[in-house]
Amino acid sequence: MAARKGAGVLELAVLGLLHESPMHGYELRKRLNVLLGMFRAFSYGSLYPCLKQLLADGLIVEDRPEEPGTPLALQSRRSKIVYKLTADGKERLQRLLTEAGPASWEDEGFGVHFAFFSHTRADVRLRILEGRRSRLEERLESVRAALARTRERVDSYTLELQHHGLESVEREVRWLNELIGRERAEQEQQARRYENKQDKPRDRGR
Amino acid sequence: MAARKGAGVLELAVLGLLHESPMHGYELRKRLNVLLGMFRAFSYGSLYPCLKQLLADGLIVEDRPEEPGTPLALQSRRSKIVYKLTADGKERLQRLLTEAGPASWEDEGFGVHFAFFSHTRADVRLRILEGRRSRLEERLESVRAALARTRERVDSYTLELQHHGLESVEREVRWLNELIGRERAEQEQQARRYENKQDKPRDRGR
DNA sequence: TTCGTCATGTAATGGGTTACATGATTAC
DNA sequence: GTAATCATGTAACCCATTACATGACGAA
Repeated sequence: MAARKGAGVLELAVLGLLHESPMHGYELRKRLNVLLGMFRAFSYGSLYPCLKQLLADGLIVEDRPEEPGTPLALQSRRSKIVYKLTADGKERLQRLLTEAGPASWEDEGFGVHFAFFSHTRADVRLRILEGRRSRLEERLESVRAALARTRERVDSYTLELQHHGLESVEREVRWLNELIGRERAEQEQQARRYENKQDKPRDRGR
Repeated sequence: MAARKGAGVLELAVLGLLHESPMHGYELRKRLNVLLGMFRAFSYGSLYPCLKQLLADGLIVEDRPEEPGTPLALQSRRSKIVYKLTADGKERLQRLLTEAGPASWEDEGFGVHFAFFSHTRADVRLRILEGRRSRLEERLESVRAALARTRERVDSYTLELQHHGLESVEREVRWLNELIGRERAEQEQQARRYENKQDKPRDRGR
């Protein structure tokens, strides 16, 4: 119980990766930094405390590969600790993937949420993509407006920076548009398939 | 004195903006979020403490526009507080702009440093641009390598994300290449002009 | 006179990094 | 046997955010 505000993106990322396969911390970090390499990088200083917390919450369990017959003397030698999701952990992951709040379309969270889209419900995927898009469009609009108001006296470097920034964001919006288009098409196809399964195909075509 | 690790990017941004013209906090934040709107946004919760600190350090002074003739009774009514740089502040700004350390090419710092390039020495500009570029190229290489190793079994969304990430970074690298080219050309032109001022143009053309 | 924006601030919190410390395993 | 990498962890700190609280000022 106890609401637990959650450890932000890291928690989702860790649960998501562990859902695919059990892993130890070091490998987890590597995979994390490949998965999100272009956007962010986590350090051990945040990863291990996060694992500790997840463990305490019973969302993961550790599997220390100590051979049962090992003599006591060697029992304590530190070794790889493989973590895997518990049932609670899976549940938690599912909830995190379904609650598509603002956090899932802000810069920090979007990438992580996107990375696990294949485990996310289609309608939630769409919500996240659209949320992200409108977030970016807000930003574009506000910057464009401010830019128009203060067109006077701006040195060329500032202009260059803003220009590049605008283009980057516009590019991401186009990318999102494409993804949203694909998602919608897929959803419609799904709907048609469903419709066909029912007999009496009344009211075809919208 | 007292080394003062500095308040990160915000300090530079505030000093830089105040160097262009005195301003009060509210306006400062607005300008900040136009200047860097595409990359980040600061809140009052960080801005005002920063101003307070800069004030304490004597890098800025506040100018409360209280008319000299105002009756004492009205003296304390809160009003706009305009800040402006002191001589120490200008010195500090200059130092921040000249010390082109790693912070100036990491994601958080690059935009801010770039925004004030027109007040930055040409050689420092080049160092920052090149530092940024090699930082991004490192990232590209490490992600590409990891991608090649784990090409097997990756779901299409992860792939899509990484693809988009790679393209974005590649695009920024191209942008940097262009900027670096321009900077170099300008520097050479400058050098030629200098050379021409000297008589005896010995050793022309490298 | 009330609503929206301008304007200034503080306290609690947060999510993360850096730097450090240690030990195991592998390749040479 | 030693250097590099794998592997786990902690403590101190940092920069900024959120949420809150206050108040001035102009327009409807």
